[in-house]
This record gives sequence, structure tokens and C-alpha cells, in this order.
Amino acid sequence: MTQTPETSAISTPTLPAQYTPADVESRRYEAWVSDGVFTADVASDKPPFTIVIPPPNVTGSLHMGHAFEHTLMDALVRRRRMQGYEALWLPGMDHAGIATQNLVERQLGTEGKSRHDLGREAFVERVWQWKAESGGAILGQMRRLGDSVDWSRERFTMDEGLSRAVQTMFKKLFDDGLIYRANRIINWCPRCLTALSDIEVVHSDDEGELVSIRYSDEIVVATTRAETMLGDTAVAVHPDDERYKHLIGTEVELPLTGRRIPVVADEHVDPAFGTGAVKVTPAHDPNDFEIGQRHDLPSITMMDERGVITVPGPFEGLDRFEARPAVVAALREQGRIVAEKRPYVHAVGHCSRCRTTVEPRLSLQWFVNTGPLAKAAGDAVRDGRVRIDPEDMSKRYFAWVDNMHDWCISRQLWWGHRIPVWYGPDGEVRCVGPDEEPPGEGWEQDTDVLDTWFSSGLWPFSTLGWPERTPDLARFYPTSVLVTGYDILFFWVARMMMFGLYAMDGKQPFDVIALHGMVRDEHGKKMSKSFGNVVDPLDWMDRFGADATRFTLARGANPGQDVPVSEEWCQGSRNFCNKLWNATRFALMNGAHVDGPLPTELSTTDRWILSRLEHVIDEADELFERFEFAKICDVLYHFAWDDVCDWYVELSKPVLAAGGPAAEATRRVLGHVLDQLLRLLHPVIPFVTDELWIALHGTGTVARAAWPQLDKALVDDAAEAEIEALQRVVTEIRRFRSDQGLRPAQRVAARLDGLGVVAPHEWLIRSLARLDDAGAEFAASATLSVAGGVRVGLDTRGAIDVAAERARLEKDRAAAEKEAAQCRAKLGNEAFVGKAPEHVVTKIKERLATAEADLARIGAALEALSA
RNA sequence: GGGCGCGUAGCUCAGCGGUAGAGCACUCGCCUUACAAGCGAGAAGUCGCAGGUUCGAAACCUGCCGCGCCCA
Repeated sequence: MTQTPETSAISTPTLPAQYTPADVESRRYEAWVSDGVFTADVASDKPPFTIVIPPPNVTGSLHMGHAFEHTLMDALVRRRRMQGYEALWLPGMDHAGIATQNLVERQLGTEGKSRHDLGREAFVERVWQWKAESGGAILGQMRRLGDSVDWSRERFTMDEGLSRAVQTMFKKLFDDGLIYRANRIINWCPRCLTALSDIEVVHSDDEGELVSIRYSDEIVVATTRAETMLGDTAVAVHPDDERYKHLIGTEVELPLTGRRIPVVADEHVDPAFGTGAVKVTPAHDPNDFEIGQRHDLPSITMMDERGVITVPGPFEGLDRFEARPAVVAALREQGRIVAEKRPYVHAVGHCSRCRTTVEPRLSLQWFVNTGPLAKAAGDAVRDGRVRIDPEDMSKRYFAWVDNMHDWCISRQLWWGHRIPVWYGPDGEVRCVGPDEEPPGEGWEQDTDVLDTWFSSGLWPFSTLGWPERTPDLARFYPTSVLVTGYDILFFWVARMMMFGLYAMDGKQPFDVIALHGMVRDEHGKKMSKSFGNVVDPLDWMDRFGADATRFTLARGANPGQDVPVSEEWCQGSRNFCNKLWNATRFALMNGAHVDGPLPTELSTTDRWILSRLEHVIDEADELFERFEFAKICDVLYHFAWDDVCDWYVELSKPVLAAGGPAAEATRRVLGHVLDQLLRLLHPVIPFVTDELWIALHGTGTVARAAWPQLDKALVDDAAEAEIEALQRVVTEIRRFRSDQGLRPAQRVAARLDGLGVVAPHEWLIRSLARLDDAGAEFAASATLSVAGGVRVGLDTRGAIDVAAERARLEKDRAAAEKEAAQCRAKLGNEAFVGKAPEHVVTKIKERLATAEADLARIGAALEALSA
């Protein structure tokens, strides 16, 4: 494949008849890497272009969502690289605290051990061992997809440098008073045994029960969590609720416990919900906690960290879900259950990692005060320093950052960045920076680790060397574009914005946030294991190739919209790659080349395709700037398939066969057009384009080739008009042939008149429409009249199918009549003529003229038919 | 309950004030020496419904209906 194509027209084919991705992909990828194509040079004088990869989870493997996101990023980076930017796409992974710890604990479980058997240090060592052996499978899969990432700069959130960044950030926030420790109600996972942040909780509408319990003669409360009554410390009513006004300040006896609890008045009680009286369990409900704070109520923690009841008595030792029916049964026995609604559908929070029902739990945790950080994060978008694309998505962003709660960052895990705070023997608290010695004897370090998102929030600058002032950081920060899904706009993006602006003295972490949608199946359904509609990108890559997989994903990528994919579309993408392969194959077989400048003497066909190419370059550039990947693919697909393959190549065949200088010129133009087309497509389908580009050039790689430059001098309106006219004539003849049932191979004698501008191309028309010259015995059995005054007389050597011909003409006439009627109606409307812009009126007049000419032409043809 | 988005050809989606488009699927005819993973031709839509704005609405406004997502 690397041999230089011969310039002779009789060169032998250099490519097999079908494109086989497996023969190309790994070979090409290895070549790119070993040639250092992806390695960014910090010392070059090119303008920088930086993207950091949204770090995939170290436990994960490549799913369609990754493949999609990576395809878009790769396309952006590859194009910028070709445009002469110093392009850096920085890869890496995050340590996924809960997921990874769960995974290794499960592994230990199969050996009959728990992490506690190993102890903290040995367990963490074991996790590292796991990572070394089987973590990061996704990195190899990214190579298969063709990701042009700079592997020399790969980072991991738990590596030394990033850990240093985490500690530095924590200390900085701590010293600025933006990190604090407090007893709060947090989301607790009784299975993972750790706190979760709000965003790690997923809500779903679940079937539960709503039980109304009589607390006294006058007070009935409704609850979905009857067991928590064991921890009630008050009943609350609205201060204006006439039903209960007289009870405020009194006490009731809490059933089953014998405890007496007060009735308090609180504005936040909704008098319309249930009976208007609510039970208050400050240690197990965030709203109740607030009520407890306002009324100085005690908090009774009535279950342990595993969700097991700890209140002494008959329920002690029961799991929360066993305790619920037990408590209800006990209350019923006392006649205290006045109503039960079952099933009762209500929103329930689940741990995003293990789906266990989250337990609101009162505990001592570390928090980030997000107030000032979130304000800055919002302002950076409001004042235009950071652009969200598509812009509509800004609304979602503001909705989140402008209402952000403080962020619980401590996790009761062992795998992660340990909180750098030490507690002294006399209750002292000291935050230790990265270059400070931990305090000595008698001090103990906090046992918790930080939320994984804390380290991910530093990603755009920690990966470049922060907190050191590295050359990379100076050169590649702020990053150019963040490509990510709208679903984590508030998860991750908002965190990076807060941290980036704060740590980098107000410099935003990225200039543009390009949001994409979710990958869905061909019916727009979310891919899920339980639904059985998950498609594995690795499977597609095996069967259709990485390029086909990428093209399918990019072709569906409308900004911010979800992307449906299906195997059929991937097949279509594979077909497209094969089409390119064969077009290049044809070109090489016919001596197309890329040597020397374009000839000055060019045929109309050559000038036409070059002109079309310029429009395509222009459009592609404009669409790339707007992240319109679907439209980029569409434009290039149609140019490649319709213009280049279906028309230019077909028009070239007779030229090449005729030989001479025109053939020479066409060989050069064909080589040029393919060269440019392959460059334009390379960002999206890197493998096949590189293989073909090398076949065309004999050397190098398209990955280092220059991005096509717009050359307005090549735009040629006259050539375009001529070829379009030619296409109309050819298509009209083909249509006639098809309607008449003439076989494609059957040549038909014809005489062409009134060709006008296309007269010089009559021989091309004859070639494409398979027409023979009119001989001495020529007698037209049918005459076609094509728009533009072209008349085609055809000798079909026999009776023509009059009915078919009439039907065709009637159809054309109906269309022309409709068109004419519409135009006349408009022009007859004084308001239209008076108010519509001049150019619109002119256009309608032209359309009417065309339609009337068509009617006359078709009418005459019909008349001739019946004669 | 609050917010956001979407209803256009059989399917999936573009179009977002001036002649309704694409891919796939479909119909007909073809192994025409680059490609049957292909070639040529074709059929297919009162643009969810109802009002309004406008010379002109698939597009802008209002309401309704039906889906989806996020937040509480």
C-alpha cells in the first residue's frame, strides 16, 4: 500500500476491492503514536488548543457514551492539529472512590475477607494492585477508537501530582474559610457506609405506603416511614392552622415509647398535606432537621450506619425495612392506625452507585461553602468569558449554580484522598498543606477521604501540573473546549468552574463548554441493561470498523440533542468508508496523482468539482466552529458520494479513456479533490482516510497534513451552472429510459438540439446517458423536451410505451400547473406585491415564467404524443 | 409541584418567516470493467391540534393534547 502510484493510466490496482478495517486500524494507530503525532510540544510557537478528557472511571470500559464523546473531541483536536495549532488532548482517569472500593471489596469477599481484615494500608495497597492488573481497560479501547490523545501526559486523579493538587486546594479553601466541618443531615448509603453528595443520589418514584397514625385524640400524622416515629421529638403544625392553634405548646405522648414530645408551630408545615400535622424526626429527615434547629429540639438517632434500629425495645436490631411493618403492626394493635394507603407512589432517593435506598443521616461531615464559588461560576458564563454551546443550555446551568447547596465532600471510604486535617489531643484542628510535616505524637489524621468529584474538579489544571507553575500550565491553560454531556453540566462542569476560577485567580478552566446529548437506541430509548438495548461500541468496531462507528455517532450529533444509533446506520457508515476506498481505488487505477500544482488548463468538469470543493471547505469550517458534527458529516457525505463519486468520477471516465492533455489534467484534479476530501474527513474517520491518503501520496500521514484552505479563486459559478444543466439533461434522459423500461446497458441512438451552454459537453451527456450518435437511418421515435430548451430525440428502435410517456408528462404538467397557480396567486395579491421585499417578488416572477415555459413545452410534447 | 425540551415521509432526524429536506426502509430496472458494502429511476408528508400575528407560518405568539428529561 505504500508503493508510489504510477502515473501511467495502465497502472495495476493497488488496493483490494473492499475496505477491511482490521487490516488497517491498529497498524495506523501504532504509526501515529510512534511518530509522535499526538504529542504536544510545549516549546512550539504554534497557538495552543487544549482539551482535557472527561476522565473515565478507572473501573469502567468503553461504552457508547464514551465512544460518542471521544469521537467529537477527537474530531475537534485532529482538525486543530491539521490547522497548525499545538493541539493537546490530555487523557486520564479518575479513581472512582466508591465504585473502585466496592469492586475490590467484592473481590476480597470471594476470598472470605473484608477490608477490615486487611486494615486500611493493606487494603489501599490492594486497590493499587488491582488497578495495575486490571484497571483502566478503557485506555486500550480508546486506542481502538483512534483517540489522538497525548499518552505521554496521561494522568490519574490518585497519582502523586494530582494528590498534591487536591491537598493544596483543600488547604487553600480551608484557610479561606470555604471548607468547614459540621453536624448536618447528609445522604447516607447504608450499604456503602458513606456519605453521598446530593448529586450522587438518584430519585425515582417508588411504591411505598402512607400510614396515618393517631398520636393523640386530636393529632393524626401521615408518614411513609412509620419506623422513624421512634426518633420523633416533636409534632409540628402551621401556626395559622385553626385546627391546631390551641394545641401549640402542649405535649403529646409518643406511642410505643412513652416519651412526651411538644407540639410546635412552624411556617414550613403545609396545612394542606394530610391532616396538617407532621411528625418531626430531626435526625432522619432534612426538613425535620431544619424544624428541629428552629425550635431547639433534640435529635434522636434511632438507627445505626447500616440502617438497623438502635432504640432499646422490641424493634432493636431490626433492619429499617423490617422495622417498618413491625412498627405499623404494633400501632395497629393499639388502634392507632387510622388510614393506610398502599401502594403509595412517592420519590425515593437511591445511592447512584449501588441503588440502595439512601438514609438521611445526622452526622459530622466536611463541607465546601459553595456560595462565593458558585457565584463566580455563574458570573463567568453571564459575562461571556465562558460560552455554553448550545446557548439554551445556559438556563440549566444557571438554575443549578444559582441555587447550589453546600457540598458534602467527606466520604467514609479508604480509597481516595485522605482529608489533610489532624486532630490534636486537646481538640485542636490543623489542616496540613502539601509541604508541611504532619503534627507529631498524639495527633490523629481525619479518617475520611474526599469525594472523587473534588479531585475531578481540579482536572483542567491539576493535569497540567498545578499547583506548580509548569510550562504546560502556562501554555495550555485555560483549555479551549470542554466536551461533555448535558447530564453532568451541574455535576462536574460546575465543580470545575468553581475550582478553576478560584485556584487560577479568576481564569476560567475552559473557553467553551460544548454539550452533547445521550446516546440512545434507534427508537430514541435510553440504553439500559434491563431493557436489553445496550450496544457495545467494541462490537461495532469489530464488525464495521472504528471509522464506521465514529461516523455513525458523529453523524447523529446535533448540538445538545440526544443521538439515536442503530446497527443499520453503522452499516451505512461502513458502506461510506468503502465508497471512499473504492473511489480512491478507481483514482489510483487511473493514474490520479498529487504531484505538482493544479494545471491551468481545466475542463468545465474539473472547474466544477474544484468549485464545489471550495463550498464544502467553507461549509465544513463554519460548521466545525459551531460543533455541528451531524451537518459536517452530511455535507462531506454528499460531496463525496454525490458530487465526487456519482458525477465527477463518472464524467472523468470518458475523459480518461480519451487520453491527452485533458486526461492528464483530470488525473491531477481527481488526485487533488480526493486529497482534500480525505483531509476534510480525517477528523471524523481517521483510519481509512489516512490509509487512502498515504496510498495517494506514497508517504507521510494525513494526520500531519494541512487542513484545506479556502481558495475563493477556484469558485466558478459558470462551471457550476453548466454542470448543473448537464445533470438536468442526463437525469431527464435517464428518467425517460427508466420509464420506458430500457435496460441500462442498451445504447440508444439520439439527436440533441438546443443544448446551449452544455453543447460542448454533448459527448459527456452521451456517455452518461448511454446514447449513440444518430446514424443515417436515425428516426426519432420519441422527443424529450428538457427545461432550458434542450430537445432530445431518441430512436428507441420500436414502438415506445406511449402510456408511460403520457403518464410521465401528465405528472410533470400537474407539478408545473401547481407551481404556476401558486405564483399567480401571490402576484395577484396586491398586499404581497406591495409589502414583500423586492427580491422575493422577483423570484416569484421568475418561478412563474419557468413554470409557464414548462407548461408550454409539456403541452406540446403531449400533443405530439397523441398526434 | 417547579423548570427545560420535543411532536415534520414507515423509522430516526435536519429545516426555525419566502418552492417541505436527508439517511435508512420501500417500489421498479440493472452484475454498465472503482465499489451489489454497488448503479440508475421512482413513490412517499393537510409539518400534533386550535386560535392569533403577518402580504406570507412547519417556523413567531397563546392555549390545548401527547411524549421525554431534570429538579423538589
